[in-house]
Amino acid sequence: MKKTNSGKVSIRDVAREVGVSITTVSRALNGYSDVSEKTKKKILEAVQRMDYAPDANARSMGGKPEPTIALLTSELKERDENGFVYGMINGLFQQCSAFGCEFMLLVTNVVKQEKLSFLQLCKKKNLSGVVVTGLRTGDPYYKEVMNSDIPCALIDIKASGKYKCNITIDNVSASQKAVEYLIGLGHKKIGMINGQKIAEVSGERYSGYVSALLNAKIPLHLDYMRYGDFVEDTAFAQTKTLLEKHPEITALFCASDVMAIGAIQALEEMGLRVPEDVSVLGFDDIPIAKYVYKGITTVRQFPIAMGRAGGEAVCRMLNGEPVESELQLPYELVVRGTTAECGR
Amino acid sequence: MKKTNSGKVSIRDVAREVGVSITTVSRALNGYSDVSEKTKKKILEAVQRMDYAPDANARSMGGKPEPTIALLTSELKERDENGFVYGMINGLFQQCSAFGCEFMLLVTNVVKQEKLSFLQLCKKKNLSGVVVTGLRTGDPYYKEVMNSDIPCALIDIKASGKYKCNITIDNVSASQKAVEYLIGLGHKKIGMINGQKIAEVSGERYSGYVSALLNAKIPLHLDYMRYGDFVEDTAFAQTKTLLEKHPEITALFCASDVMAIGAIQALEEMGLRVPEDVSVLGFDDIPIAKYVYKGITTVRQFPIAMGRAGGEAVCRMLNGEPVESELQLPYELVVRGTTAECGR
DNA sequence: CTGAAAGCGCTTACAG
DNA sequence: CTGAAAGCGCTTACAG
Repeated sequence: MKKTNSGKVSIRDVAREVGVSITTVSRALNGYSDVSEKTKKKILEAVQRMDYAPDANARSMGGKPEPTIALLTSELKERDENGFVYGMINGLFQQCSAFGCEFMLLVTNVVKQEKLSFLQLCKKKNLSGVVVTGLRTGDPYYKEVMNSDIPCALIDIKASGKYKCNITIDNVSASQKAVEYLIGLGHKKIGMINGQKIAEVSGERYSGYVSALLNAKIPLHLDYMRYGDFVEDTAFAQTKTLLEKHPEITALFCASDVMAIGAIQALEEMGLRVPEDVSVLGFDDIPIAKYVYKGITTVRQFPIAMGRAGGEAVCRMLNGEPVESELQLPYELVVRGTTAECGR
Repeated sequence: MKKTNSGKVSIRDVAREVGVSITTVSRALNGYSDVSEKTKKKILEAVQRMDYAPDANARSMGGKPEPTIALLTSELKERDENGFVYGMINGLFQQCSAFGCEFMLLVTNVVKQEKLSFLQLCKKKNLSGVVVTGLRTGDPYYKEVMNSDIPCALIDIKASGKYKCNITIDNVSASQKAVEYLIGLGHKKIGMINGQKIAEVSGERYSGYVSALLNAKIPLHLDYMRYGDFVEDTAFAQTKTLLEKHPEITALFCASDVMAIGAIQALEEMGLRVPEDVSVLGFDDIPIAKYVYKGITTVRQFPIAMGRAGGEAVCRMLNGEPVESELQLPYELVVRGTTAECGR
């Protein structure tokens, strides 16, 4: 691969065309005031005529790097069911545009993480900061991120360390509100289909569930909670075994809408009607939530806001502004058709 | 902003640490065979110990650019209803990984396009090729893309020119099949809610609609087609006026599922039952399609495959391999609950 | 207001 | 098997 300059016009070409030095072209393009209007105009014209644009890589090398913030996410799933990935891309992109920095999407997995450390990745890509999502506690990057001095916003990952900020919602109180709503409908035997055991949000959402019960003086039944792993099929199976064993349950709090869908299918297959026999309350408000089964009652999260907040936190850190180690975003209980007064 | 090297370890640091020249470090890292195993090992160890990784920008400058393919898309909408953007990101990403090149997401709009020409953008970002989607015929980039010598795959945009490839499905035959399915159910008075008038696919899908009618010797009624602009609300309104004027219509072919949803709402509001009174057939198979109204009968497209095919086409062009100017991907008629035998 | 020169962190002929 | 040197396309003190 010879370096024939590949026909690409460089700053040198523009300089030659106009008859000035590359220094002058560079300064004109960078908006320095010490270039005469006349030559500036000639340069700008030549730039347009020649379709020239400074190579961002070279600028970066030359000392004018464009700060770039990456969204680092785990392997992309076939479908973005909950719209979280798209939402966060969108939100971070917005924030980057507003702040004048570059956006980059980085997808990782364990194999990649073992090949290239987090720090190496940041150096390679020249990252100023990163918004992290979907990292598992066991992933190599998990610790590396925490131990790094790179400004990071972590979505739904407990943050600690220098330049780290955890973007989340108050999962405990959100779940508590949700379960309180069920209690308010007269339900007392309330089951829970939780996410993966290792996920931090699972612990938090279970805490909210427990609090709501305790506050209402409803005895806690440990066997009422099952792990659906955030997966429709697992939730389906768990719901079946749960309700076979505890047919007295009249309401189900699911830690995600995807699991709520699995749960509802299981209930229907068992001949139980939703919400007449069993109420089901989900979490996330995924795009399809309002369409399924006349609408799932759920706790809405705002993925775009998360992406935006993540970007904002990173920008603040880059500016040396103080950022709290945890940032809680709003959530919202959305009442739809899968919940109703307790009939039993 | 002083250039203090910002604590970043460079190839020089590694060379110093190991006691060799940067030339040797570079060659060891690039897998050249003419480095002794012993020094190579020492270098690799130092690299890990120091968390060094070559700056991609510098590599690019030095003569080893990583080819990068961008997904260029119009302004991101609040929600990716049809999952196309996510799907194409995913597909292109997969293809880039497989081909060993970098992925980049670029979002544009008219204002940006007027500021920076397509060629300038490509030079700035050092793009090897780009997969284009969502560009409107009137956008400044539309012509610039066609006139450029940059390898481009255009999703659902008629391609022409050097290194251009149009990725699409056979919209004519897909629509024809869809309408033939309605005809097979006994429908003869079939309306159509089309996309925007200026969109190329609108013309194609209308052609398929017309062909199906003609082949079945059903007279074409020009007033049976309305433009729903690919928008739910517009489709809603158009469906109302269409069915008020032509209550004899028993089936509706919609050029997108989003419009199908709008249409169904309009029908229900008019007291018409779907599919008993009016059958509705959509297009795309968006993620919610199978959940809404017991499932929308629709024509499935595969956005991931489109992204992948786009990336593949670009890679081929980069390799100097021949690529057809139009690549047609498969589609699939998915029969669900919004269509039924004609009852009138 | 303008230009020659150094430097950014790499890679790669070239010479040994 | 190894290193000194040139060059990639920029930016920015520095000197005029």
